[in-house]
Amino acid sequence: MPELDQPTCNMTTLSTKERILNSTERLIAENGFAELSIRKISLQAHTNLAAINYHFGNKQQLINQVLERRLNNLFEVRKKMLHDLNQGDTQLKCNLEQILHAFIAPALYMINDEHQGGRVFMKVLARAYAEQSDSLHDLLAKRYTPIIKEFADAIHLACPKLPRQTIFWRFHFIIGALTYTMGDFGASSLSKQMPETEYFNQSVEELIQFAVSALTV
Amino acid sequence: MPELDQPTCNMTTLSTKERILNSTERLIAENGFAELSIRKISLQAHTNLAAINYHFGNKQQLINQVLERRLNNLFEVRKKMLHDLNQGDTQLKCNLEQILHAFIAPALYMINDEHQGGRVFMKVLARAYAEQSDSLHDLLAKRYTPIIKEFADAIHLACPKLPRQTIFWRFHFIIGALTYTMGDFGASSLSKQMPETEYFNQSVEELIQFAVSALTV
DNA sequence: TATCAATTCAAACGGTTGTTTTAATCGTGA
DNA sequence: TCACGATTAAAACAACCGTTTGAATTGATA
Repeated sequence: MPELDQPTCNMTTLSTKERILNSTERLIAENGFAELSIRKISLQAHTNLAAINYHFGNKQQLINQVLERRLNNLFEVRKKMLHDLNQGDTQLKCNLEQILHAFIAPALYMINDEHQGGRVFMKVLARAYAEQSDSLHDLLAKRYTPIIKEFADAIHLACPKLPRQTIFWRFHFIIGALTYTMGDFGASSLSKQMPETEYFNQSVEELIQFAVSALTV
Repeated sequence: MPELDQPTCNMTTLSTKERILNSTERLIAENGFAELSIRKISLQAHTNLAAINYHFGNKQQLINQVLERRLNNLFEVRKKMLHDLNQGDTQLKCNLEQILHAFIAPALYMINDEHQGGRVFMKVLARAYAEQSDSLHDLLAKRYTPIIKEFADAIHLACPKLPRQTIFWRFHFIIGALTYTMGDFGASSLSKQMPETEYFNQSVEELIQFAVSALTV
């Protein structure tokens, strides 16, 4: 990843609390949870060690807030896009592609939203899945369960022939593909043949088409 | 995950080196890289701190060997299964499902192979993807690149209509789904409705069918 | 049995970790 | 201007980190 300009540490306009959250987010994305320390955070946020404990209690609660801050927004966007589909008609009319778009696009477009740090966060999210410290895992599971059910219901309406269990399996696999893509792992050669924004736009399209194919037996 | 019986620390039959490798593997799987320390490793392996540096040089080289040990085997099984498909006929005859089976099944069957610690390792592998310490990431990328190309070639022969780039994209997504499944994240409700072995056997079948559907446009 | 390399061990090294304490500073309302 | 709560800062805390050292122990060979 190229050197990012650093809105993270905009000391004049951002509060200490925001700078700490941004710096934590960035450090997790760049170096992973294993190398994260509150000393590095306070250094990058241009603040003091104790400020972290003052504002967040402890390290774990800080990490949780890093996730909660953007996760709430992401999930609400997904829900809104799904509900907007059902609004025009009573139900059943919206097709599979639209449903999957409502789930996949918000996550990957967030990656494009560099100004708001979306891309950085998506890497954090991808890492948080694998980390599975009980605290993180529980947080993610709790937040994901209801929205998965909601989308699985919508898919069931769009594809009534598919057994419900098959829908859950395949939706689970699609989330895996999405998570893996968000982390930008294994992108290898593809990502180097075109500009990054174009690459991400294409990945949205490819992933949605992939998911549609996977659910169209 | 239920309390595992601990072949990890079979002090009578296993060498110190093997006990260290097994304990490291298990600790990464259970608690992640962030909480891994050589003190915990030596404690679980019933050996001394210095033994780790004596046998492996340093912590990072130990981690690398934990991955290399089983990765080599996994990749060779995949290659052999793929080559066996092409052996009977000249080429082109083997179908998509067989190819994907050759890629997916060895990984997920490894999960079932509890006696050899396969399931533990698969969690390690899933975490290693997200960790992206340069050292781990390079190791995985270097090992994965050739086998991905090999399978993409086979898929191209089986599905000549699919653009080569589409194959790479979708194969990438399938690896994501596989990785995600290996870590057993988000399995949530499904995994609790049936015995574990049955659950894993079903996941192999579901994942292969999912991948076939995804590549059959 | 004596020897010597391979292995294991206890102890210590310097450095970093998350957290807490205490004092200084800031900004706002009286 | 004063006072007071909110915030920031410096310093110290105990605990843990990866690594190194040098001596003790082992086990096979001569």
